[in-house]
Amino acid sequence: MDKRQVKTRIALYHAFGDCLKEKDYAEVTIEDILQVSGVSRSTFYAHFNGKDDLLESISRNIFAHVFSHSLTEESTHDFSQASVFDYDHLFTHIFYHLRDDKDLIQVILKSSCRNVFLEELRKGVGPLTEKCVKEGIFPHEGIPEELALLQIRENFVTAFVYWFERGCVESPETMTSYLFPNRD
Amino acid sequence: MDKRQVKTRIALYHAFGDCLKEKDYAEVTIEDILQVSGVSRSTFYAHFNGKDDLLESISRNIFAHVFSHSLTEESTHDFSQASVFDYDHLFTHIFYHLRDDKDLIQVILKSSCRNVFLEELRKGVGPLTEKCVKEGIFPHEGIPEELALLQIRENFVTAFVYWFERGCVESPETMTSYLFPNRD
DNA sequence: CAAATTAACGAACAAGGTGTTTTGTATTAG
DNA sequence: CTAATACAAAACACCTTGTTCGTTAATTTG
Repeated sequence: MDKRQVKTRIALYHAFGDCLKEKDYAEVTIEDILQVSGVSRSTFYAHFNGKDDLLESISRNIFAHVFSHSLTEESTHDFSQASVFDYDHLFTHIFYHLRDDKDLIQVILKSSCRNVFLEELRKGVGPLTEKCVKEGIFPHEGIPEELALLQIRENFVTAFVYWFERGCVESPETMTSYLFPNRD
Repeated sequence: MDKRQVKTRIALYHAFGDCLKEKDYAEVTIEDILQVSGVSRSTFYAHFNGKDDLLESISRNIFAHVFSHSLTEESTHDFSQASVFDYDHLFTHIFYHLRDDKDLIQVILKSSCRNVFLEELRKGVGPLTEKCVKEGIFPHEGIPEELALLQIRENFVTAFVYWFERGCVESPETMTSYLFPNRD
């Protein structure tokens, strides 16, 4: 990829975060982002279709590395005998990586674009939690599997929000233990 | 309240739903709502501060009746000996009432304003699920109560979304059973 | 290294939505 | 009945958006 493109994208990503520290997402205009980033209007629209598109790109960028890495671990590892401990390590690993973007994640969670961001998180973690449910890591007697899938995924999202809104005081290991409260 | 005000609000509420059937929330303009409702621009701004304000008003309106009613039941009932069965009846009652607004809820859940709407649901059901947790209806060993509060509430929201996105095929009684899967 | 490709800039532009104001009319509440 | 109040209609300035085009600068390719 062209170095200039990378530079432009990074400038826009940073400017987006900086603007979000000043005012809510709904109040931030593309004008603001252009001024802070120093990118011209025409260049912006050469990269993104608008403010929402930029937001989605940033969100995807945050989660892409974390969960793509977790998927490669899955494929190299033999999960035919998967136990709760394998997923334990995996989720702990994920929490560690997420914490690297602590500052950006925190300002996003405070803003009104929070839910668009969380939707990307669901897309990222969805396949993983689904795998857990299918392998019986999470017991769910009495409710349809389809509903269980949604609830387990949402439990992760809720734990994620809980963690960052309180400054990530718990360790990644502790956060993982919250996901498997019934473990021996 | 002045009859004219009630008429105006109802017209705007209906127009909002109708517009949402045509296109996504983000694409719906105040212009559209005015045209469909027949309400004038100046009157609209006499009632609401903008599109988002109208949305929040509609959302609150949907949940206000349901949960205010559930609160009065709580206050008249002696819950010092609360059992899971009391809440069973209460939640079933809530599901019945929610189903009355099935059509509107379904179009809202399909649109991008879905999360603003769900936020109002959380405000409505929050006190109730909190009460359940405090009274030990939902066991939550191994995780902080603060996190358990969020997760139990989110379990309800997830069940709610699950139900409406699939056309409310389950009975309210069945949906309630999904909230208390570990009951005898 | 040189040429060709590609990206960024900056200015200008039309289009469309927003929120406000004013004046006249009609309905409602007391 | 009368006063208060809600509504309609139209006009308005303002701002943001998204697009276009000619020029300049950087990078990639051979």
